[in-house]
Amino acid sequence: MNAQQAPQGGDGTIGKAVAVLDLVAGFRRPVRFSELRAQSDYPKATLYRLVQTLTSQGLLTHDSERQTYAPGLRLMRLAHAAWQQASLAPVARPHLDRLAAEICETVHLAQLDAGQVLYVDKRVPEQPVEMFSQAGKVGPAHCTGVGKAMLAHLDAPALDKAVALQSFYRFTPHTITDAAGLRAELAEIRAQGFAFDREEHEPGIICIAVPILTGRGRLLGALSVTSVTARKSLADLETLAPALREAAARIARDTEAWRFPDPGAAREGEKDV
Amino acid sequence: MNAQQAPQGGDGTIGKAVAVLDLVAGFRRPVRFSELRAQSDYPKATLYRLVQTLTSQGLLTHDSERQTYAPGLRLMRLAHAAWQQASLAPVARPHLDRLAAEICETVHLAQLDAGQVLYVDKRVPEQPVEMFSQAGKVGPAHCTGVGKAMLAHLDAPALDKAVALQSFYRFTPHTITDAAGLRAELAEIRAQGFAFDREEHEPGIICIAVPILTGRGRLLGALSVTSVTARKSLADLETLAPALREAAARIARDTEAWRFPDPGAAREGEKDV
DNA sequence: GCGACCGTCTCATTATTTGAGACGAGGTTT
DNA sequence: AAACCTCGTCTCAAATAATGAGACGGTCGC
Repeated sequence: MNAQQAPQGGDGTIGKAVAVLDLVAGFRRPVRFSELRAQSDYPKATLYRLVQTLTSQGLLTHDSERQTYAPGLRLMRLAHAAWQQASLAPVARPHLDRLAAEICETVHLAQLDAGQVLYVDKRVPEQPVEMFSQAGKVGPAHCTGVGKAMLAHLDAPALDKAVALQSFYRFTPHTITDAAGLRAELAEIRAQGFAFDREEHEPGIICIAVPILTGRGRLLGALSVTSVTARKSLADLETLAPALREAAARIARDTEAWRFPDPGAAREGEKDV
Repeated sequence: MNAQQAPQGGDGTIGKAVAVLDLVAGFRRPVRFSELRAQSDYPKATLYRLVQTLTSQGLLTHDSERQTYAPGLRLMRLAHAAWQQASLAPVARPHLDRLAAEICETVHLAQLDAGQVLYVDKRVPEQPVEMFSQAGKVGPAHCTGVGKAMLAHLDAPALDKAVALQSFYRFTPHTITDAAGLRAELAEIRAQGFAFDREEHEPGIICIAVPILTGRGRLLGALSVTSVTARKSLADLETLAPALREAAARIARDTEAWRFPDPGAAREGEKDV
């Protein structure tokens, strides 16, 4: 399959292009060409052409006055398709709504992407939502409830890969900072069926998370309820576990049903806007 | 039926890869390899390797049981960066909130991408939002308020390009279906400073839109208020024009201020989630 | 068991990417 | 002002990576 795992970068021209895309996205602001150059191993001309091609494809935008590059809007249309087709969010929406209304705390829906937590949807009580500002966001897996809940239900090879991708950055005094500790925690999570975040990512923030699994145990994503220590204890959160588990089960069921429509019902013209 | 948009490859390997990405996204559902093959001019092996590379990069996902491909989650993280950096949405958010609260109708924020309208944010009164389900969505420019408002403020070469990209599909009896008609309409829009959608996209749906322009007249995007004929008339909508214009001006001002921060501030660590 | 289809893979050919360096336009320093 | 940078852009021979006809083995339907 994949020929040889280059330390980074990846396969062929496309891999390089995506690496550049990531590089640009990694800066939180429009970047100059020279800044990219400083961060990249590619020679000047190569990087230049790469950036130019990406710009011409709309994956990057180039502010010609300011001479800066930023991720392009075309990514948003593609991401919209990804959100629709590859994420749990469309299917999970009603269940998230219900859950958020029932419990009155923040609810997250996440999936695993390259060893990281990718949030695909979110509900904040009484606060109108913020679209892309939350969906698409990524976070660490080793210190979040959804992250650990998902890692706990990977099979061995996938888990090894994912663990190797963790930064183990210490966000708070409670953060688990090594692979052994994480694996121990994951075993416990697997045993009890849910994961806590004990202020491991942010001080004062705790959460309980459950995995979303198919009937045959394949990992789809995770669901969490977040609160603050001032308002709730871990024991409080634990009482929510049944509700979470049920919502997760419903999401899994709907996903499986939705992903395998009877072959009769295919191609329908859908409306836009 | 599904996307036919044959951008005929474009430049180099990257162009082909993006074309495949678009092709996959164009189907509204996971697709088999053979389906892609039927829609693509690339020979079997070429398409195969392309798809495989994209999958290995996470831009596509491959459901190995079902043997289908779908856009990958990695697109969402990239799009999140695009949303943050290249779209007006983060800056416009408070203004959209205010506008939506003031007027009690649906508000759209859009930008132009490849001649199409790309919605980057939206407010629906009293309805919690839906994240990616709306942002990232694309629509036609020739028959929407935001589309026409933006086209009207392009310079000649950009306008020519954009007009050439229109499908001029007749959505309703009121849709403008040819370039000449559209250009006439655009002249009028330019003169009066706002655009109507007179049930041109969907029967019963009308809207008023204004462009968002920089101080020097460069087009940034557009802002619209949508309603239904049962509730409001075009004349009603026209009374909202001043409020819209002011919101647009504020968004433009904030955008210009935000895009040119004093050079003192470099890389700062930001919080996640 | 037969035939058709499908996804995967090979390998010589070819086209595309590569990258050191040239170049000119600003800006800054001396 | 002249000399000196730095930056973005572009060129061209060399080399690498993409190409695509066709082979291969599996699966499904009959």
